[in-house]
Amino acid sequence: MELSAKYNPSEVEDKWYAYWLKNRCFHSEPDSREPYTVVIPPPNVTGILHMGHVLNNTLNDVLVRKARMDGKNACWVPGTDHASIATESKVVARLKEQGISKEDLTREEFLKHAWAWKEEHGGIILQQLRKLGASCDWDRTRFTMEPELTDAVIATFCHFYKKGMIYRGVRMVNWDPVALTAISDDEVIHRDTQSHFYHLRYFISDGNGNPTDKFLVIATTRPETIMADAAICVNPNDERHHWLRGKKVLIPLINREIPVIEDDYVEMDFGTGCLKVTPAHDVHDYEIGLRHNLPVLEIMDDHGRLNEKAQILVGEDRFEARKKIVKMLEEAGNLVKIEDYVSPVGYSERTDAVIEPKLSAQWFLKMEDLAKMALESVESGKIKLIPDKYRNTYRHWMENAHDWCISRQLWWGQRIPAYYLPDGSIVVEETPEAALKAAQAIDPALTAADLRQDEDVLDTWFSSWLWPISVFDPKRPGHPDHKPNRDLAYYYPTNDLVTGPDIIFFWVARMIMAGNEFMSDIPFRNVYFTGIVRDKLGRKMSKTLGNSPDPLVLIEKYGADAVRLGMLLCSSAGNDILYDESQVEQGRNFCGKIWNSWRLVSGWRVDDRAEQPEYARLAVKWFDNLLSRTIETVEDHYSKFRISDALMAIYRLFWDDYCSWYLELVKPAFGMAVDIHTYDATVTFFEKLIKLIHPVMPFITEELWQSMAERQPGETIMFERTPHAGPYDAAFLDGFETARQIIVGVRAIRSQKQISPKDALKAKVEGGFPEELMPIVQRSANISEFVTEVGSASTGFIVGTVKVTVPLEGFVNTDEEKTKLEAELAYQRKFLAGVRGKLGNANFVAHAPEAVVANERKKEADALARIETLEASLAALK
RNA sequence: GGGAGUUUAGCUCAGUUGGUUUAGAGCAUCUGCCUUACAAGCAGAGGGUCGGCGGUUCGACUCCGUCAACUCCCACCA
Repeated sequence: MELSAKYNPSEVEDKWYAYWLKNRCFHSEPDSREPYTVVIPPPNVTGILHMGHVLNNTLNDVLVRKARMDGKNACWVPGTDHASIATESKVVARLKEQGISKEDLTREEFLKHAWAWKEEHGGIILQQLRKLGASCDWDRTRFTMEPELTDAVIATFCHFYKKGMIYRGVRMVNWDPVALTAISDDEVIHRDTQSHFYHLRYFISDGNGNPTDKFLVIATTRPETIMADAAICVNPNDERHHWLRGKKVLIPLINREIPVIEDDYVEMDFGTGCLKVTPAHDVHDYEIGLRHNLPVLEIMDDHGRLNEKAQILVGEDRFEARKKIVKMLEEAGNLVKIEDYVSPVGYSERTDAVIEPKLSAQWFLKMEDLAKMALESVESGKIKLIPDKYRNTYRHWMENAHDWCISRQLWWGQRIPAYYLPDGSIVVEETPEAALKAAQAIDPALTAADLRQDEDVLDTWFSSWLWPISVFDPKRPGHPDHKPNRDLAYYYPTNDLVTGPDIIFFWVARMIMAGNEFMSDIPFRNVYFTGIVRDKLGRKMSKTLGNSPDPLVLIEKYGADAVRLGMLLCSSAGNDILYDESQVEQGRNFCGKIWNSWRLVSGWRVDDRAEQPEYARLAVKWFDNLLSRTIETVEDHYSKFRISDALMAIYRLFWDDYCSWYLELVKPAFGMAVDIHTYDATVTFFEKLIKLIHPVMPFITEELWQSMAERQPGETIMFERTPHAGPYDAAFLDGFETARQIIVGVRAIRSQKQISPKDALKAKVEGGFPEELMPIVQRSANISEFVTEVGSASTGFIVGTVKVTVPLEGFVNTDEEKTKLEAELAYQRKFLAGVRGKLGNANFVAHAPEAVVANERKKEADALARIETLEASLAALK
């Protein structure tokens, strides 16, 4: 088959992906083979492909395709995540564009809009993954909010509730006043923010609610919350404030009387040493309030506006209120001074709103036991984290795990299956019917209308932590007694998980917990953490910076194989990767190299009666050995998840060894035919090479594999076996390496002395060089003959124990040449002195391993030989 | 403030229990080549006192201490 002059990725890629789909090449069913299972980290259902996905899914696909070619039953389960906060906020934003406010809709109406949005935009990302070549089993595509998986989530909640591990508590939560939901600690980003420190004067009460002329000064960044103050707190050891004991002070502007209390929490040297305690609006103040039985007065509504309990500035937004109250305080004479102050402020990860600490009734899952077991799974080595350094991070997190706030004040998600009875008691059941039955056990007169289901939905991670189980058997989570179905029994536990370190606690740790709870087994054996993709200046990719390339545009421009290779080239595990388009260019160039090398070989005219030249026989022998040795190296790299190293070994084997050396050695002269033995070997090598490359570059390798021979319909390189590493002759490879260096050396001399490549040289090679490799040197270095005597003007070099001398009669000699040789001679003498110093050290000879000492002696001999050659060359120049 | 990590060529990184390395690779740079597979290429070359200082050792990129810079995570002082 004739190849086009240039490789055209876009044609090839669509063709072969369609072919793979048509032949169901990605589909897996349990059988007698060993399974290799991975589940995709489910992207947001409404998300679009970004560079992070490209990195992650390329790595995943390489592992899956490699396993498939190793003869395993590979199954990669794809799917998407409903991502409650992200998706809901997108839907709300779109409704807003249409002039619809979420608050005007009923829950059912809103969900109808949300599902419509999901149908419209959902799964785009899965289509985009196909462009990348992802070999997911699309028949198994799952969605975390599909009915079966929703049932699994509900059952899980009931399971933990009945086990007593879920409780409802009033807690200070991080309230997002824009998204109108509580978010977890981990979703809050603290940023240093320029603000002010307001020093406020609180007058001491005379006991009847009237101010005296005595006062204290507190410092606060949030003057708008003073109306919620419950006390002033000082450190009991702070003598400056002892006079305040038992006193009461008046809140400025509203003149409400509050006590002065003492607590160790207050630091004497910070601010004024007096702290206003506002239990409803600050986490620490809340805890102080608990210790001192202080009343909790909430003066802010869900939107962050002051409510009627504030008495003043009712209805004002918190930041507006701050500006206004400062003015009022100033006018009232309570403002002492304002300092500039930089303080850390919590922002919502999703909406970037300033987080408001807020008391709220939430559902919690106890973490203590779950975390202990999850820590064990990693500490014992049952689960390996790659790179290993994440074990420290993991341990630290697991030992300090807080209870998990699992409720979210949203509508998009799994609604909490808790039902409130008129008397305030709660029943938790998987279905409304079961809940009614349970309620009637308490009060037989109750009807369905009397039950009110909790309004909140569950945290998205509360569904994704079941992912490795529920994608195979959604009945199992929540029902540890349910017998695993065939898929779950066969595919679980999965083998590898590829994900980012940012969700080690959100997702990875929790999957381990769910695995322990519902399977009594780990969910995966290895977790491979990718780095974060950054631009070449080291900045995070972000929409606002505009530094994030669109992967689809890149694929269009360079081809999917090039994008995949470019991504992998710079991705050692766990390190952030600095993406640069030049890496993708490198990938494209490699595609071109592969393509052209086959154009060369496929265009050869074959003479099946010609003898195989000796140099070709040697070249074939060499590459065959080298291939085996490299495959061994590559396998070793893969086994340690050193994907970029494996890739680099293959890349260099193909480019440097196969193309630059092997093909150059065996390629016939223009117009000549190649003998059949060499041709067959060359084709076999090529086929093995593209099989090695296939996991990384699936499209071009499929195209070439299909075109190099007649293939049956449905046949694919995907199901070919990884080339096997046979035994190899290391000594022969070393010998060839020496030959290669001689050739390089002769070429260098030719280049330095400006001797045309067409002019054949004479040379003298002596030493431990295997004579049988002479034909290689002769052919490749264009050496006409090997002489026994060299003429008066000559130059040379040493490769290991081999000495090469090249006569230079007739070629230019200059003083420059002399200077160079003298410099080199001086260097070698200095080096020799160093080595001899070492060998003269009795301690070195006594303590160092024999091999090391032998190596030093070899260095000594080499240096001596080099000096000898240099001196001879120098003498010849004179 | 607490914890973890990083620091090796212009850039991105290897360097596997201290000695088979006169510290390697890819990219980039420079020089010479349009040589009939490939200029997205070929043939060469240059470039590093392995962050600083100190210690252990016959020997340190490797181990210890210390300092510095950067990154991430956790907590956060009203």
